[in-house]
Parts: sequence; structure tokens; C-alpha cells
Amino acid sequence: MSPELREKAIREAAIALAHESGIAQLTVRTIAARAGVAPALVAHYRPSMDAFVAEVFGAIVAAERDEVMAAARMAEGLRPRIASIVGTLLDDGRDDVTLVWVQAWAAGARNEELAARVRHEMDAWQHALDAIVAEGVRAGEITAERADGAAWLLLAMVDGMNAHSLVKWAPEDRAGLARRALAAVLG
Amino acid sequence: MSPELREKAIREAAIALAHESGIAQLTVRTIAARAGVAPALVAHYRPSMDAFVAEVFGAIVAAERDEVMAAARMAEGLRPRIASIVGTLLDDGRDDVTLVWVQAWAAGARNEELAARVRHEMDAWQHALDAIVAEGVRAGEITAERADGAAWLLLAMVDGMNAHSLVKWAPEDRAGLARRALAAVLG
DNA sequence: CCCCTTGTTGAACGCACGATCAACTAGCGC
DNA sequence: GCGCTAGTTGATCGTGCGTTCAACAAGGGG
Repeated sequence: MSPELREKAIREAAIALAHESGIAQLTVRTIAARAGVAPALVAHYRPSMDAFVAEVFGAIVAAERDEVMAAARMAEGLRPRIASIVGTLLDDGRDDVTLVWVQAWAAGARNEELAARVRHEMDAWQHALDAIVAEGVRAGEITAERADGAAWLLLAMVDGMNAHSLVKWAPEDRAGLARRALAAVLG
Repeated sequence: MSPELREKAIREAAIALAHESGIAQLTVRTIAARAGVAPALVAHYRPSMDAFVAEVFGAIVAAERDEVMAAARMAEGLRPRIASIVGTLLDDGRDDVTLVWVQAWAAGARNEELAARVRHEMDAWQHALDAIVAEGVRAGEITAERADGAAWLLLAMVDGMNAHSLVKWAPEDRAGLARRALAAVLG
């Protein structure tokens, strides 16, 4: 197999594995088994596992963000878009990506390379949300001062809720609660 | 040394270690080294490491909760109390307990014994906060319907913010942002 | 047709993990 | 002072980790 294809296969095996079991399960051996390849070949294409883990994390959360933001932009107006984002992020069955995020925060406390990648992806989230809010301000749907901090609140609330859901601790209708809280802040 | 004292020493060594490096660093060997004891002795007093980790997690977060709630009850009135809780929980220098929480959520996704303990401690948080809110409702400081979900919102927001802080991703004055969000919800 | 490049492998190293168990030792009761 | 109980230890097992490297195999260029 050509190096490009083999690299792609290994990368996709790692991404699939991280979706199933989290980035903590990413080891040379598990990735190799998943790709149907000898462990040494994984190490050959990715000499540093730490860097590979950071790469897989980035790929997964970037794909998630693109998907969520694309769905949000199908809606018209600030509040429907925010409702869409909250609804999608809090949808059940997203535990796979949540586990990746929570493991990344935990591991990032002691792994600066991964932490830098996490900050980068969180900045991208913040900017994407700020862009949505800024459009609402321009359209006169909300005042700039009320909008300040809304993106950050959304991220903190959703991330906290999802972290809780990893141990199956959640109120009924958490999406409704989150929407009510955001509505109160946005006015 | 008597079994009771030895057990206490090992337990406290584990708790100190978890404060410094998180519960992921709790191994038979690291705890033994910290307690100045042979690894086998740790295994002797705590035959299952999974159970020991859950126990240490519970001890750490229960102590934190008692401390935070005691400080809150020094204040008078619903809003000052909530401001106290938010301020304490979002104070810098709490990364040690935050790391314990985030690692527990991550590990709890694949370790049901720990997950059960996490749920138990989160229930205790929820009940403690609900009690504060209920006092505010009784005192007429707030209507019952407005108060509904406030405890949960506070937990989700604070936990999300603290998770973010593990990779040093935080806005300036996050406590102020959190207080504003809660004020908007409480009316 | 042979060789040589290149993708790939198996084996090994050193380390760390939880768990187990026979052997040691200190101190108390007799 | 002797012996037994009970706390403690060192050694070891099996497993899994990242990393390294000599050796294998396949396929195209000369």
C-alpha cells in the first residue's frame, strides 16, 4: 500500500477508535490492531504517540464543530441558531465526543502539547459562536452588551452538562434548561 | 503501628497524592512511596484499587463541599450565598480538586463503581444547593418556578468553567460572568 | 532475470501496572 | 525467655505501555 493510503488508514483507525473508546485508549497496539497492521508500523508513521493523540483529538472536535455550526446556519436568526446549537450539542448519543473532550481536559493538565491543541480548538469554538452572536447584534436582534459573554456561557454550560452525562447524571430536559438560561441572559 | 493508624496513614497519603496529581496518579506503588511503606502493604489494606480510588474521590469532594457550603452559610440571603459559592468554586488555585472531578467523569464513563460514587457526590451537591434555594423561596426572595433548575445550572456552569481552566482556557473575570448569568436566571 | 529500494514485520528492551504469597519480624501473653 | 500472633516485606506473575531495530518481502528499474 502506498504511504499516503497507509497513513490515511492508520489515521482513520485511530479516529474510529477514539470515537468508540476515547483518546485514552489510543495506544500503538490498539490502533495497529484496528488498522489490521503491525504495531511497529503505527510507530513508523507516527513516531510520537502524544502528538498523534493531539492530532486525533483535533480532527474529531473540528469535524464536530463544523457539523454543529453548519446545522446552526441552516436556521435564520440568532435565537433559533443558538437553540439549534444547544439542541445538537446536548443531544443524547454524543457521549463519544464528550468523552474525547473530557479526557483531553484531564490529560491536558499534565500534557502541554495536548493542552495547546485543546486551547486552539476551544478558541475556534468561541470565535464561531461569537460570529453568530455578532450577526445577531448587526441585525438588531440583541444589544452588544447583552451579547457579551453569551458564547462563553454556552460553552461552559454545555461542557459541564456533557461532562455530567458521562456518569449518567442529568436532569430531564437539560436542553430546555440550557435554552431557558441562555434566553434569560440574552434577554 | 496499629492497623487503624496504618490504615489512616495510607488513606491520607492517597488523599494528599490525589490533591497533588489527580486520582489517575493513584497506584499501589505511588501511594506506598508516599506513605513510606511497601507497595504490598497498600494492597493489603485496600485489596481493590478501583474501590480505593472511588473512596479517595469521595473523601476529597465531600470535604470540598462541606467547606464551600459552610462558607456560604456565613452569608445572609439567597443571592449573597450563591455569590459566595460561585466565588469560592471559581477561585483560582482550585485546580487540584477540579482535576479530581474531571478525571472522575472521564474514568467514570468506563468504571461503574467510580461512576456510582460520582453520582452520589453530585446528588449531595444538588441537594445542598437546593436547600439554599428553598430557604430563599421560603423567605420570599424568589419564586419557586424561577428557582427551578438554578442549582443545576450553577453546577453545570461552574464545572464547565473549571474543566476549561485545566488547560488554562478562561475569560477574565469568569466569576463575574457566572454571577451575571445566575442573576439573569434568578431574576 | 536480478538487484535494490521501500513498505512492513517480529522481537526485544525497559518500565509501570494490580495482584498474590511465602517469608520475615516485632511485640505481647504466658 | 519462649512462642505465637499479627503487621509487614520482597519477590514474582501476567499484562500492557512506547520505542527501537534488524530482518523480511514485494515490486519496479536496469
